[in-house]
Amino acid sequence: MDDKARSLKINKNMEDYENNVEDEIDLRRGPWTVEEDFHLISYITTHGEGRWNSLARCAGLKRTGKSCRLRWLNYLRPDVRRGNITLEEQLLILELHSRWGNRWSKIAQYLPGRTDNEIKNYWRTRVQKHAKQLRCDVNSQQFKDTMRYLWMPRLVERIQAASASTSTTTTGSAATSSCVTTSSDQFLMTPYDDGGNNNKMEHYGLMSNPNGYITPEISSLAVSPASDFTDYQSEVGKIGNNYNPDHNLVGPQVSASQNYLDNNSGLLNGDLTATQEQCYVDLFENVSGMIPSYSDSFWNIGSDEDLWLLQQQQQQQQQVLNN
DNA sequence: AAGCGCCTCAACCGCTTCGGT
DNA sequence: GACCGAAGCGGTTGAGGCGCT
Repeated sequence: MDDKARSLKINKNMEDYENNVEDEIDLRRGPWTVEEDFHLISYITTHGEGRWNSLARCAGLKRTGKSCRLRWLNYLRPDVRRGNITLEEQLLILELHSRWGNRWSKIAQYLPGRTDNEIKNYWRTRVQKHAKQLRCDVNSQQFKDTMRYLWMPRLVERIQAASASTSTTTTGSAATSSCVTTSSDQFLMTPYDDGGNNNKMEHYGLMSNPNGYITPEISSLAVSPASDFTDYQSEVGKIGNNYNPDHNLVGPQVSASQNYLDNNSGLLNGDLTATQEQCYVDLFENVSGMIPSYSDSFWNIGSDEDLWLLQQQQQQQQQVLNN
């Protein structure tokens, strides 16, 4: 038996032992009662969190330390935000997931008040559902590109629309259009102090072209390594060429994207710099303050119309491949 | 109204990582 | 450096809610 197998066996024995102990002292499992919540909250309020196993014992809770920790972090903590994931949060989740994959706790760090569990659940229930509907794997390049070049721009569009709607409503003028131009876009024009000339949205990964369309210029950021740029171009060709102008989406300007990649190669690998992290925080705070939070299906890009469009595009691509 | 299927999310499980000794 | 317990993390499960027939 090698060391690893021996270690696993020891761990297994430990688990069996712990389970037996748990059975002996009649540990509770399943949903928490109001009384248990009250005990946990009052104990933590007095003594603070940490040392969860002893905390569980001292608080008189017939729960494992793990269970107490989870209950506190995911539900009872005062700063936990309840309610639907907002548009801007959805956008952040998409972007950060494209960067880090299933690093839920890391993603959660950039969404104040949201737990890794909540984000994980959100991803599994909403995103994977739509990947399934599109009949593609959630980890496939096709799905990632669909997110990058269609859904994320779409989300930004809707965030801007919500923003424009809010601002025009407050000034008393009509707010009816869902097509947002950048000239009046407060969000896009917000200066971003990163020592460079980027504004927040540009840094974040989305740009507008002179026609007012949202282009996914930089939404490729930090996703495809620079060495995959050839693939990137071909994927862009496939997807971008299928964009329906009626939906205010255009294909990426490859040369500009190349410039972006050249200028931001540091973004393509590894973790965020402090400045980039601050950018996310700023972005979140900025849009959170400006845009009314409202719930919607999926990313709010998941309308039947959008889904139909995506499916049509898939069919066209499949036909091209078949021919 | 009842039955059914789907969806959501709180909670659990198992493994890995961290930190103290 | 090895060991061990605690904490953290990501995957999975299942109860309950909801909508549809």
